[in-house]
Amino acid sequence: MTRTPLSGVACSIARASDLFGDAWTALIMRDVLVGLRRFDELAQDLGLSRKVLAARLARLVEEGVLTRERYQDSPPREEYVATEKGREFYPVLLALMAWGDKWHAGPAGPPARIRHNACGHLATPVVACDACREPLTVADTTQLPGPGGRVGPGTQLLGPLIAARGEEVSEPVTAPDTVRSAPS
Amino acid sequence: MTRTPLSGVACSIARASDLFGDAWTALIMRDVLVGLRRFDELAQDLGLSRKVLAARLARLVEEGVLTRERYQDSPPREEYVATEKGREFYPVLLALMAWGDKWHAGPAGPPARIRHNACGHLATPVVACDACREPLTVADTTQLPGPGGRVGPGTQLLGPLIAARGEEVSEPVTAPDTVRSAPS
DNA sequence: CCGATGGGTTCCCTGAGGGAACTCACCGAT
DNA sequence: ATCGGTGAGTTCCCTCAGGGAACCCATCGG
Repeated sequence: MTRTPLSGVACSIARASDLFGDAWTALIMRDVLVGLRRFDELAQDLGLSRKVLAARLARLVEEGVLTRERYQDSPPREEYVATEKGREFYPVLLALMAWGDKWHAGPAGPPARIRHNACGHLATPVVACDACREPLTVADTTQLPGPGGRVGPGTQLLGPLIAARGEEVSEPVTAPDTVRSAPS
Repeated sequence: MTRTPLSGVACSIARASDLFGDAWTALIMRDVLVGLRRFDELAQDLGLSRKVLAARLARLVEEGVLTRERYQDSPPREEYVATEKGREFYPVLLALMAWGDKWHAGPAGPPARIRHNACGHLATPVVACDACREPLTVADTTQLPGPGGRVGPGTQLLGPLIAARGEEVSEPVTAPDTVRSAPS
């Protein structure tokens, strides 16, 4: 199927989906972030074919999300470790888990819990506004065009709609300085 | 490939990935949540084959994430609307978008911005602890086994690791009452 | 020398994804 | 009454990515 490449598309969700929009990749990241790092451990825990695991790991390393590191020399052994880019994917997994817990938990309740060590509570992750820390919902947010907007054909994901909104609300709102510049 | 079914696995991330672990589904949800609801609009905006779009939409309806509603009778026309389950997926998309913005934004910056209407700020979504509202990171959280834990073979995703942790910290922490029961 | 790890690679087979054409029901204009 | 257009899919064919399982190679422990 040659999986239409989404990496070129001007939408961060699309770019992220290009990598993680595959059932295994998210699960691999979860495992690695939680402490499973060796090839065989991953293969067994996930139950996916070793071929696909090798391919996914290679891709993740290539994308700078994981690194392959030697942890012993005598019989050479490698392990996969998350980079900062990889570690920062953890919140996305938490958001996904929270959704799954809420909408797909069996009668017994969620299969796993997250403890927030800083405050000691069992946490239900919420996606919040960095400015006011209130939860963000569809109803309470507006999508605006950003600086890296649509470029070229096949790229106008949401183009029309966002452009229309952009005219309605061309004034950049009260505090544009709140916006963080991406450190990348 | 018969895509190993993950729905039976005792892990909410796996269950959610079973649905959204496909490059298109997340993008379809984004479009629907943001206002594109008609078949052709979606097909054109996303640039995916109509066949796959039809399949994905059917799946999403079946899963109760979208509903198919008639918005006009004369020539019968249908549109896809997000249910509450679907609307609650929005935060996951925001988390994904924030990650993409940070790690994959081109030199021009992020392609889109989110305004939080309640506080008026352009928001950078953060995944926070519902109790203290501080951001959650891998380093500052611990995964514990939950009530709906591993059941049956092929299900022990993270089984060993989490079980081991469970012994280290068998005491359920300070405030177990903070835990919300899944409304499902 | 034997067998067991760890970490992959190779082979074959199926079926999901892409592309594009076809269908059907209705409408509005000529 | 026919022509063309639109929304919403369906059908067909073809290729290639995923699953399964076997194979490979280096190194160690006994």
